[in-house]
Amino acid sequence: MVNGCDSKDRLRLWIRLLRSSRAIENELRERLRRRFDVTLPRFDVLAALHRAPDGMLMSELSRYLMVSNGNVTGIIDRLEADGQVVRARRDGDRRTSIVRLTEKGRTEFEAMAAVHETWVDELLGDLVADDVEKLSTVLHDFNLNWGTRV
Amino acid sequence: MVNGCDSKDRLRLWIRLLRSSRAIENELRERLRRRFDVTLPRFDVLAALHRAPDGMLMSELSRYLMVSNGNVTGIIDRLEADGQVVRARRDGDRRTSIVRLTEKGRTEFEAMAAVHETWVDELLGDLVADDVEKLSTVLHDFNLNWGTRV
DNA sequence: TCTAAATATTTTAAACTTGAAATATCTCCA
DNA sequence: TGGAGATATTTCAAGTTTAAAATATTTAGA
Repeated sequence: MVNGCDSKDRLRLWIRLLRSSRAIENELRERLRRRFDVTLPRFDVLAALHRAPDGMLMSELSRYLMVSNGNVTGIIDRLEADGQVVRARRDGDRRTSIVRLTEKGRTEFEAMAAVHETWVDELLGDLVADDVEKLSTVLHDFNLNWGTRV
Repeated sequence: MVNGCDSKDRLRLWIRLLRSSRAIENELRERLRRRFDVTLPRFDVLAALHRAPDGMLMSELSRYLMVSNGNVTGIIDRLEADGQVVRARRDGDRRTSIVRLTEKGRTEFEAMAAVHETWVDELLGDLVADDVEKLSTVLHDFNLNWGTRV
């Protein structure tokens, strides 16, 4: 036992974290499908690309979203077929391509993102401000330290 | 804006919660595969059944794990083929069957669970005890209230 | 009793996901 | 310069996942 709490306490926290996360994720998945006919993985990829106006490499997407390379390939294939993203060749390295949102992809994502934000606000609505701040800070630190741990 | 924090703060919290959860889940998935050659979904099902010595209905597993019915069917099919669980008919309702761990399933799960707990302890190890307690409490309340919200 | 609605599970098709192998390209050093 | 190793991506097989439809059974009401 380290730190005044034991492994049972940490296991309990992990289970609760996972359950919160799954509950929210499932609800958002269903609402995205019903309202916008979009899957959660596609929404996640569009969100990542929206933060990067200059585009991202496939491997950057994979690392950022914490999913495998092969997974990203499949999702980008489908998004490209639907005209929401493009793969752009770049000179200098013929192994890679930069993936960017198209205008259509950007417009459609922004409409979804606005509603998505209100959903998250609603679903987390009964957390008091102090708890939001506290959790946010602790989890942010946790995420920053992650790389040094595994 | 409600509560002294706005929708951006809640969105940021949700993203951080999701990233923590994915990081931990991916690491545990990889360790379970390498060390025990078991997938995370199978481990999750075994864990649920271990908590329920009298067995669970398929629909109870589905609700508890927050995954679809059809998903549970597939995982139980494979676990049953490997002799770790059994479906027992019950008289009184021929639609349902009770799923239970076999002795083999129980023994194998307990070995994995012991190591799994040490991994979680390690991965959450740099959270201080006060934060573990605080997060655990807030997330527990959140989960309890979930049903009233969606 | 009969049967419509409810409940429990399985099946299905399509999408997602992983881990490993394959392919293509680049880098760097002997 | 040649080629070994590193890097980036795709392909592949197997498993997971969802949502919807299908099947089977039970429950409850006319």
